[in-house]
Amino acid sequence: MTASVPEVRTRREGAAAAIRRSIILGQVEPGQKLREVALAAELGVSRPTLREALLLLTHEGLCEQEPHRGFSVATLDEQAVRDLAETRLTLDRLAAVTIAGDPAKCRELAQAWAAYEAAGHNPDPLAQHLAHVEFHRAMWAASHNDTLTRLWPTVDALSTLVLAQDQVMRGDPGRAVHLHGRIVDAVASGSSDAIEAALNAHTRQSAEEFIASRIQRPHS
Amino acid sequence: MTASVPEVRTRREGAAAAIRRSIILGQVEPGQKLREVALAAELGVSRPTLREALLLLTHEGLCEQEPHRGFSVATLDEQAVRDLAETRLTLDRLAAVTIAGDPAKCRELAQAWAAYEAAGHNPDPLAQHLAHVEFHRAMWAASHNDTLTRLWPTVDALSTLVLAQDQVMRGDPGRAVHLHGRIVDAVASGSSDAIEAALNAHTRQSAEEFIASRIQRPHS
DNA sequence: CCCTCCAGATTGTCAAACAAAACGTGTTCC
DNA sequence: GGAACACGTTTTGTTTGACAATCTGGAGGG
Repeated sequence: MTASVPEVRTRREGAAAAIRRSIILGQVEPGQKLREVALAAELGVSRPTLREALLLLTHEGLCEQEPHRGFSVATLDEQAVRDLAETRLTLDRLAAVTIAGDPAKCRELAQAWAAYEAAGHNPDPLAQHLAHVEFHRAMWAASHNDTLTRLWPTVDALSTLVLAQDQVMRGDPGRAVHLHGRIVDAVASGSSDAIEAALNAHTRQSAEEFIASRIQRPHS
Repeated sequence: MTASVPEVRTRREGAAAAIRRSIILGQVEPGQKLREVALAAELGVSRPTLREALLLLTHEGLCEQEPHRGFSVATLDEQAVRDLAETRLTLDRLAAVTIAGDPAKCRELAQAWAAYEAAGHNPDPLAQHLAHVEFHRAMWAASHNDTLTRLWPTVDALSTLVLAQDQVMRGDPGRAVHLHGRIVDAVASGSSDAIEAALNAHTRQSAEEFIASRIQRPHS
């Protein structure tokens, strides 16, 4: 499997990657303003280049922008987390069902799984995050659905926002890997019920646990 | 119902709207290069502003961009059209089922339908297109699913690319309105089977007819 | 035919400037 | 006390002009 590290070919992509990384690592908070002049100086790019990077992240969903009011790190409320879970469930199901019907696609998924299993226990939170996200991207890619490929950056960004805050999942990488193993087994079995159950455990239950953990520890 | 004409608050949004309009009306072809210097002059904006507009359209999916090679109007092959139909089916179903379970959401959909019925027979192709797209946007909005709202621009752009080429649908606005009426009736009935059948007729069958019409009249 | 080279075209980026909009603070009025 | 207004400051949105980097197309040679 080709490792799908996004190739940085422009300074705008590099700036976007740096900002994305700081969001993943929690170095900036949801809702935090991102000041163009200071951030451009900090990243060593010109302001128009930074704007292009921030617009990229905004179109994906990691940042939010209002005309004349600037950019900020995106926020997701409880209902938005549930909406993401429901929508992911339906799109993950489409991907999984498409893969289950095709042996070549199943092999691609198995390769993605092997890579995740190898990388998912890494103690570095950034590496864990990237391995997790890469597994899902590879699963969608294995379905060879053009539209899913196009929708992936948005779903990736929303998932990233949740995962960056999700201490439950982050504190137990073994559990995360196990949940994803169940998905792979279900797809390989070809059973719609098994796929549904595995995706449900992965997506809907994880979202509810995340929401519950935030209620116990309100942020502000 | 508030008419959801996107408010143009920045010159970048205005430039993007003008380019979007020329794509809808077929004034530019799929695959056609969009030259920054000429296009900026034509639209009366500076080049960085045009770039921001083009990046917006690229993130949505109406345009494609490769570093150092510039922007072009996006293209969709047959498989991509089918992938869009399948993905739309699954997301439309999610929206429809969410709406069917909630009377307030059903009322919102009925309002969207009334607006489309009033506007959908307009002989102006741009008005038809906008009415069609607005109905779908309003249907997703009626589901109040945050993630669907975020995914909408991409699905809108892909659907726009297909509709801009779809002479079958464009040549028969009455049929298009009828298909959408079936969706509304199915949602109001609350029957999953009826929803599935109506969405299938709308989405999968229309995609196959479109693909068939292109095979009969190859573009080049 | 294929390969190499190069001039021209185009894109990516930067710096500086300025207009427009928003923000924060202080003052006045009810 | 709260609301409205004025004003200075900060920030964003955009333009202009320049230049470096990359790509493209055509010419020439083997």
